[in-house]
Amino acid sequence: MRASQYLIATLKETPADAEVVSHQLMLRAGMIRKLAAGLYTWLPLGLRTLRKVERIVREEMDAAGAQEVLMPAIQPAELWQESGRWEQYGPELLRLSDRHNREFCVGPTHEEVITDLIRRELRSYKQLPANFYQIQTKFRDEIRPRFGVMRSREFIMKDAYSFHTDRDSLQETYDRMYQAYCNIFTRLGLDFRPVLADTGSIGGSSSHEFHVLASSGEDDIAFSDSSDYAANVEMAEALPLGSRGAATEELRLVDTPNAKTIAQLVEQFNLPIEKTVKTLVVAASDECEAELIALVVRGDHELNEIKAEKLPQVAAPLRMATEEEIRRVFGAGPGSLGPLNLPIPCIIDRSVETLSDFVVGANIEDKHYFGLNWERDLPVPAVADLRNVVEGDPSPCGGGTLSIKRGIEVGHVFQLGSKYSNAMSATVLDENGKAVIMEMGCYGIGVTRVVAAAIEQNYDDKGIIWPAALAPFSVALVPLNYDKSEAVQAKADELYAALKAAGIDVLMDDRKERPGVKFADIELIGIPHRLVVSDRGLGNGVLEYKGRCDAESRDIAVDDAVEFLKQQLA
RNA sequence: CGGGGUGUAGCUCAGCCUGGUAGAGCACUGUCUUCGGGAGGCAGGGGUCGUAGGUUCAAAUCCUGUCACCCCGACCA
Repeated sequence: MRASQYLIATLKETPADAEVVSHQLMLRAGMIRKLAAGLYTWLPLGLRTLRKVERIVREEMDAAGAQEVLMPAIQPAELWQESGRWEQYGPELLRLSDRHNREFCVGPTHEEVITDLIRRELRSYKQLPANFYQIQTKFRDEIRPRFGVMRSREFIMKDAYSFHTDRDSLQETYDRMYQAYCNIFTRLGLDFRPVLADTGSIGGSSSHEFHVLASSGEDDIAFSDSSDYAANVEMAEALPLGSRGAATEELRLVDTPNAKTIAQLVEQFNLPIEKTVKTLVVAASDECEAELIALVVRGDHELNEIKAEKLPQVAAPLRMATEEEIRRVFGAGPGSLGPLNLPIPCIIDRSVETLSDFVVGANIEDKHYFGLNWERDLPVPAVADLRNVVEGDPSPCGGGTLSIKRGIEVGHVFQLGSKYSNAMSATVLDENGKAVIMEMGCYGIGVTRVVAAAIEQNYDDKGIIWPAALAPFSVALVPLNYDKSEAVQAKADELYAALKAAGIDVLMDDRKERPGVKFADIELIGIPHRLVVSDRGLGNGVLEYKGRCDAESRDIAVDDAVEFLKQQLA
């Protein structure tokens, strides 16, 4: 490609509303432009990278035995009503009506459509297992789209759905997809980890998210320092910590008029925060006799809402009690609650069970109990794992301790089971001629997000540093004085033709710009290899080569250039 | 949805408090000089100041409504 005939829409200044590096650099490098909140146009340069991701995904999906299809972006409401998601899905589902007033939605995902297709097309267990995928535009009406293409409303996703007669077959395909995903992200040159994930409301036995590690990520991932264990913090089990110490303090009621939060309490009374507890009140389930139930975690810990929601005594979905509810039941406000003299049932976190001489709200306005001890002052209530793990916790894998890093979720593999096939009666006949509900798996990759994630992981102060597989162009051929020097022009044209003939993606910067401008643009865009053609070099029979990350350039004999680049790209 | 902020040239922003002829840098057009790290000079083009209304002799500036965008939170899995 000749830069003079190509839209190089680079920006010197960083647009004001771009927060994260990938967003800033994608705008500055001229990869994308915003149309409206969460909607982006891909410019030629950005699209080249996007297509490279798609191609790798396609190759690996095909290699793993999946078949490509393309489903409509617009889907009829009936299918969603059949699965029950028309009601379940909130405003994130963009709904619309056609001229006949029939209801549709813009697909945020395609379980319904594929299940409908498969139940019509597949009759026999002999046709299974089968795995279908597509690369297609989705729409989720995010409340707050942000970070450019990282969390946009419209985005491109590779979604695959597999069908099986039994769980073993599902597990087999799941494992194959897991491996395919590892292959894909490895080929893309990303530092990624598969992590155990929550299966959410859908249930199912197994789920892994694939995260690209980057400090700007929106998810916290817990890693063991002694094994491969990695899990979304939502999922990681918080093991009990040590054992309870002996009581040494008297129980006493203390006035704490200005301590409404743990932070204030700790500061005003100079307490160690791990000797305090937070008492949170949530709606109880039908299994509970009371309407509300108290959940107690250590002052320095956070309640894990997913773990809490899974407890039989707790109402799902989790709902925090309102201040009025709390005052009605306790006669005290949320800042003064505690497990002693509690009018409702109570569940404490494992780490709370091991406390001694600790501080709790007294359930009396502006008062706390100091020096509380289990057994002596009150019986130990129900104990459960209620909190998010924190840095330094013991790893649930049995050895080592956890560290926590930020990740960007770029892929998710999921065993759906029979949720959709059951709701939509997707069956095949088995060996006995009996209709059986198919088991399903689903496997997604955020294609557009991968592009942003790759940048989050690979950039410097000059711009993007593309992994080889993602670079929009592999080589930048930069002739200096192209318009003036016949020698430069002739040699550059010759090299350009030769590189193209060798199948190399080359961008020749034949623009009438000063060298500094060209160099800056090439670096911003992140092209991995740069070859400069100049009168000065040609006089010595050399070209000047510089890799994107090299500190210095080096001279290459003119005649060796094409071969040299082939080697660099191999 | 709650809280905060911003809308002035393609981009980054000043001007608004204290009303009085709409600005700068970058980008763009022409031209001259320069020519290996985002050049300099000269000459240009480009803005109903988001939008609607109000106050006023006079509104980018003050007031009210409205729309859009951004940030924080909640929501969502």
